[in-house]
Formats: sequence, C-alpha cells, structure tokens
Amino acid sequence: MTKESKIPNPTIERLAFYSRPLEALLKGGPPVISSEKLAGLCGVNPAQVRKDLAYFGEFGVRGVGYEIRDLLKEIKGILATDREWALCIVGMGNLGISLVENENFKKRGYLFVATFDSDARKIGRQLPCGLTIEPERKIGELVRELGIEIGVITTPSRAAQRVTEILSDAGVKAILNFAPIQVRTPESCIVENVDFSVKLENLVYHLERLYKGKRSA
Amino acid sequence: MTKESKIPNPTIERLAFYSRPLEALLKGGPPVISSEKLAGLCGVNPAQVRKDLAYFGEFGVRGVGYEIRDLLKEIKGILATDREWALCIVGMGNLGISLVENENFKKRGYLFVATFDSDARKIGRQLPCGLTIEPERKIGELVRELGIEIGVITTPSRAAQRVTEILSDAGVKAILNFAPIQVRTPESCIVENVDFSVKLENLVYHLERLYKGKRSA
DNA sequence: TCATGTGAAAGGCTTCACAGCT
DNA sequence: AGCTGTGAAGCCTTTCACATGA
Repeated sequence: MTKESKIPNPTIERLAFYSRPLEALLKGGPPVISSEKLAGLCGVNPAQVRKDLAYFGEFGVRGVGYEIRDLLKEIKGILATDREWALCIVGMGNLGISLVENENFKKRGYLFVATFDSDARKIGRQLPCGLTIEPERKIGELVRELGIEIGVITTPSRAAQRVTEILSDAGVKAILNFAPIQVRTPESCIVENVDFSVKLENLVYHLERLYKGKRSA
Repeated sequence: MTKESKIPNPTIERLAFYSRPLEALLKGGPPVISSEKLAGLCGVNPAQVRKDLAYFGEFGVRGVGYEIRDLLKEIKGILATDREWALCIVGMGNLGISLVENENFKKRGYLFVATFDSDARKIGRQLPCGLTIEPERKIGELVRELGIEIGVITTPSRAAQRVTEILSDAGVKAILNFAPIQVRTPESCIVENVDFSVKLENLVYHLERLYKGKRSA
C-alpha cells in the first residue's frame, strides 16, 4: 500500500464508523460525497476524515469528493471486511442468543458457525438460526474443524478467563469479550472488550455533573 | 472537590474499569492495594492509576497504598454509581430482552423500569423480570411518571433517530444507543454508542495485518 | 472555483522521574 | 524503605491552513 507507517487506532475505529452511512448512501442519492458531508454524518471533523483516508491512499478527486461506491470498497478492503469470518461463541445466555440471531453480523460477513455452553441443560438445544449448542469440551475440535478464527465470550465473569484459555489453546486468534473482566491472553491472541456498564457509568458521571451545574466537555 | 479543572474522558472510563477488580478484592484478601497492583489487574500503567485518582483527591497513603473499601466508595461517588438510576429501553428484540434480564445492571443500580416496542404483537407481553412491554406512544407519559433519566435504544437502525427524538422530548437526559447509526440529539441530551461490529472490524483489521506479517501495535 | 491531501501547529493524554509523606 | 502525588517531558491525535490539482 501507500505509506502506512503507523496507523492510529482511532483511525481504524472511524473507518468502520464511516462505512455505516456510506452503506446507506449507496441506496440512492448522489454517487459522490465530500469529506465535509461524511464528517457531518459521523459527527467528526472533515480534516479528520481526509487524514484517516489519506493514510491508505488517495481515494478522492480534488474539487469533487469521494465516489461512494469506491470509497466503501476501499474501506472494506482495509478493514478486511470484504471476506467472511468464522466465529464461535461461548456462553449461550440471553446475550449470546441475541448475538447469534443478530442479522447485522451475518450481513457484514461475521458468521457464527458454532455455539458452546457449559450448562448440561442447554447442550443439544437447537437455536432458531439452526446451530446446536455444543459442550465446551468440543471447542478445540470444532475450532480446528471449522477454521474458526474469532471467539466471542458471553459467559459470566468467573468463567471468562478459563474460556479465554480454552479458545486460545484451540487456535483462536482474536476474542471479543463481553464479560466485565480483563482477560489475559498469550501474545498470539488479540482481545477487544465490550462492557455496557462502563458506557452507562460514563453517562451517569456526565449527568451528575450537569445536575450540579458544573461545566464539562 | 479538589481541583477538577478538566478531567480527561479516558480517565472516567478507567475509573469504571478500576472498580471491577476492586469489587472482587473486597471479598477477601488484603484490605490495601498499591497503584502498581491495581494497574496490573487492569492492564494499565501505575502512574496512570495514580494520576486518574489524583484528579479527584488524595485517596492513598504514601508508602502504603489505597484502602480498597474506601477507594471503591470514592470511585462510586465520583461516577455517581452510589445511587440508583431509572432506565427505560425501546426495542424489545433479543438484545433488548437480554439487557433487561441482565443481573449486572441491577447489581450496579441501573434499574429498568419500563420497556417499549412498536410491534403490536409484542405489546402487553410480560417479561421474566416482571415488566410488561408497553407501546411506544406511552413513552412520554411513563418517562415523566417514573422519573426515567436514561433511555436505552435497541431498535433497528431505521427507528433509532425517531426513538431518540421521542425520548429526548419526553425528558430523558441520556441515551445509550445500540443501533449502528449516529443519532442526533438536542444539547440537553447526552449519547453513548455501543457498536459491536466496530469492535469486530477492529479485530479483523489487526488479524489481517498479522497474517500479512506486517508489524503493528 | 471547489474539495482533496498534507505539512505544521495545537491540543490532549500518557509516562517518567522524583519530591513528599508515612 | 516504600508508595503516593505531581510537574515536566514525551508521545500521539486532532485540527488548521493552504498548496495542489481537477
């Protein structure tokens, strides 16, 4: 690619962010968009949009803007969302089920191909999406067999570390962890955490400040 | 409070983060913890921990560390999680249900007191937690009646903007949005977004780079 | 003329290193 | 002696402002 020396992490997050309105804009409207307009839709600075994109190449036309279809293709190529990824999920409570059944993932190429739980009462149950809940001891076997690269953890906190180890031993290279705990992984395995409560705590902190009449950003 | 001139946003997120292991440590073990140990548990730099806490006061004892019980109390006071918050949720699909039924929220004082949906087939259904799904037109009435300060959006993207407006008109002051779309709100209403796919896109970007043997942080 | 691409400046956050207490 | 609290340095990210090119 172009120069790609060192890409800021926030840039990667924003690329994913940019792709959302671009997808919507594909379905009608002008075929070209300016950095200013895209920035407006995403709530960021126009220069930010240009700089983010410029890390990876020159996708725009000066005086005109960015061709939406091309831009989206480039972004998907950069993020590697132009291919399908096989995922498994461990912990089939309400949250696990809601993720597996979520159509947004499938649309974006994230395919759940196996589901696991440790609860004997859940094992063997068939889900609406067609998958059957497997026992945790089958993780190693199925990860290898199905070429699963990403594991999703939706277990209670106390099980998260154990499951992380099982997954990384099985060869999973990336983990999306919904348990509100910091899991340790070997170098070979990347983790992203999703913690809803942290977001709520952010909100209530700022709410409280507003109530007290303090100015904050 | 102390000086509190301008608190970095990441500091607030980390405070929530710190509270997780502290809660676990309350149940046994030594009553005091050093910034180094807490930092280790959270995967951050010890100086970061000290600086974060020092924005709000002097909670530690030099040469000793931080009293766990006191520190947790202070953090909860700062984040305003030492009181209960009334929430409502709009969009009772699988994700909505999993949030309402999630015990973690209740434990932290986030109480769902009303649930809404626009689908006539769902309205009137009683949930395991005891709440009944109400029609969206009742949002205004119930928000006022129950003193709801925070709204959670788990609708499809296309409904998210409309619901945001209904909620903010009703007087909700903060919104936690799970729809993968940027919603616009009046100044009086704060938003936090949770987008699972963005996290996955981050993971696959880094995975792809690893496969290609490129070094990245 | 218009909007991109990009050095340079500004701003914000993290880490260092050590003074200050216990 | 040990660990906190904190100015200062360093690093990273964002924003500005304008040269560049359609």
